[in-house]
Amino acid sequence: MPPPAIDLKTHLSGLFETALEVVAPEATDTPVVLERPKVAAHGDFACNVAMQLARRLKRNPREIAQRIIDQLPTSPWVARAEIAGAGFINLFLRPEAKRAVVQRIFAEGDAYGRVTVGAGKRVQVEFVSANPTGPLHVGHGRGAAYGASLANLLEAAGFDVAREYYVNDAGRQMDILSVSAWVRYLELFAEAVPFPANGYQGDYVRTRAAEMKAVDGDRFSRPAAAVTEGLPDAPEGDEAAVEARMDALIERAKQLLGPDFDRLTLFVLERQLEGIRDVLGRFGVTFDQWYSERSLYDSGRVARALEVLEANGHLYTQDGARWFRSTAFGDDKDRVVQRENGLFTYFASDIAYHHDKFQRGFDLVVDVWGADHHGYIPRVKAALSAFEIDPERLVVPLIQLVALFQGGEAVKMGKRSGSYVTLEDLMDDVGVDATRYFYLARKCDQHLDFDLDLAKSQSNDNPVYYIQYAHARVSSVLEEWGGDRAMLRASDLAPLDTPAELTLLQRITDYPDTIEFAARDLAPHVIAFYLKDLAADFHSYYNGTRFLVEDEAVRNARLALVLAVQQVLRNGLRLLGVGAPERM
RNA sequence: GCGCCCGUAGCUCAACUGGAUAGAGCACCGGCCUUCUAAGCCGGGGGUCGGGGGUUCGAGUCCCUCCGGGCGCGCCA
Repeated sequence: MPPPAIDLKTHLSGLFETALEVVAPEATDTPVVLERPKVAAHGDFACNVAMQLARRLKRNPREIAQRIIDQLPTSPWVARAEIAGAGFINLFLRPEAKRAVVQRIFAEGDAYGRVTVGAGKRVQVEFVSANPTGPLHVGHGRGAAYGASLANLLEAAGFDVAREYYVNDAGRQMDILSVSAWVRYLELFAEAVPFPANGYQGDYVRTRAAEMKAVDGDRFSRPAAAVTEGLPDAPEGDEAAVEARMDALIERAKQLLGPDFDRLTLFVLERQLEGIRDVLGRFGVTFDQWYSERSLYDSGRVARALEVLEANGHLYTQDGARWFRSTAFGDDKDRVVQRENGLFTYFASDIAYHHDKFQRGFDLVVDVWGADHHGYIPRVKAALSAFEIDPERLVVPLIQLVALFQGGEAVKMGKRSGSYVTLEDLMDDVGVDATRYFYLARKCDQHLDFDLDLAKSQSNDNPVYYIQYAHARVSSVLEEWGGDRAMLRASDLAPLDTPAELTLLQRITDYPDTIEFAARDLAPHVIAFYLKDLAADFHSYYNGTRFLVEDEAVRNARLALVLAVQQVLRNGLRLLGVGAPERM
């Protein structure tokens, strides 16, 4: 029997489509969906197309099913087809058809599982995009793990993927960071300026100050009196006064430092981004581009985007501010793009940013955001609509909160108290593989309870080791065997016929479908669950069957199977950014 | 008050976008290491899919309603 030129499922769907042309020529657009039945008695694949057609054809589904079966072309892969239940058509494959996947995996290797749904389409995945004003925390880590794996997944689905980090390096938060670092810097010159109540408190700010001194000496130093003179008081607890004092301090810094304020800001920004890039790199997360918000202003893109909206009558002035009429495109209320004081809002640069994304030619843009930003989606989509860009081309998966648990208790975190756990702490404590797996073992829009004890445990309770162990076990067996792996590619697979073997064959056959489904749903967790199931099938097989037996034909067939299983495990783990160790 | 998300076994979560008997892990009980790694396997108990109504051949999944939890509703980012 020749190996299939196309994959099994495509072949089977084709059989149904041929039959439909005869049975229901007026309804050949009905999609043929093949499912894996939960019960073995229902065959290897089940098709519900007869039931789908019942309504349109106004006929009994079982009768339609029989007519389809009568018209199914004979196939070397199909043993028989039968009607079951309300009108399911159950297909039973010949054993050779089930075994063929092993050869396919050997032929495709690392590329096994790649599908073509995204072929010819460019997609951008923007993720993390944390403010450079502080270290990454465990919430950012989840976005990083999700975005990175999603990008891998989309690539496997055939998309041309660009990974991007949007750097919020403009605006007031950045100014506050600069001023915070500056005050710490002044302390190094014994210029005691009271640290602002809403400044960034972390130790990293002192580090930046020390770096500034090391590089630029006293260049930014000014007398404390000149800095504080005339600043408004900020009584503790009076938030408005605290903010007002900060604004005055920012103004004072710009005034005293002149052009050097920008130099200082860029210096601090550079170091902050370096730290973020470094942590993410160690976490296995990289980007094709770091896109600066600042550059949107410097290049005139913000002004240009707003001009386009203006020219099309989507902007108006009220109460001294400029508004975007987002309600014209389904938003709850109109939104300010330029404040009364002349400053642009964050939304203004975001309009320009998304305008620019689509001008760069992406067919699809994925923004990975924290769930607390969900109210922001309608206005961004409204902006796209105003640019006559189909808002459906922007998809925004929302990442829910992460709560750390240790000893059964929630680990308390508060940004104010500075007691929050950073991504760096987490990955140093738990390890990169376990951290990435735990982040991905849940749907992204589901709250995640991250059990630190479990993630750290090197035990059978820990799912990530469970999967890696399956991979390592295959290596161990092959090493024990000591033969030439390439030789296994030519093994005759006919001896594979036990239930455990057929289960494994079915599982690895489903891998490309799993990729396609997970990619369509933007759901890397599907891969995590799949790998756990595959590992379970393997461990069960391992425990019940000895591979290194005397009978060479049987031995080679079994080794070929587990070698194929190992390939699939490795391919899947790579998508998740989790290592596939040879031994543990 | 309005909008979005969520509610499935004691706990943490799946469920192929409407399919056949709702599945895993943890926890609990009982077995398996002189044989390729026991970070493993095998068996067992455990469910009103938050409640109620509707749509249809068929609903955990879609619609309505109520209950319960989270988040959002700035000329903040």
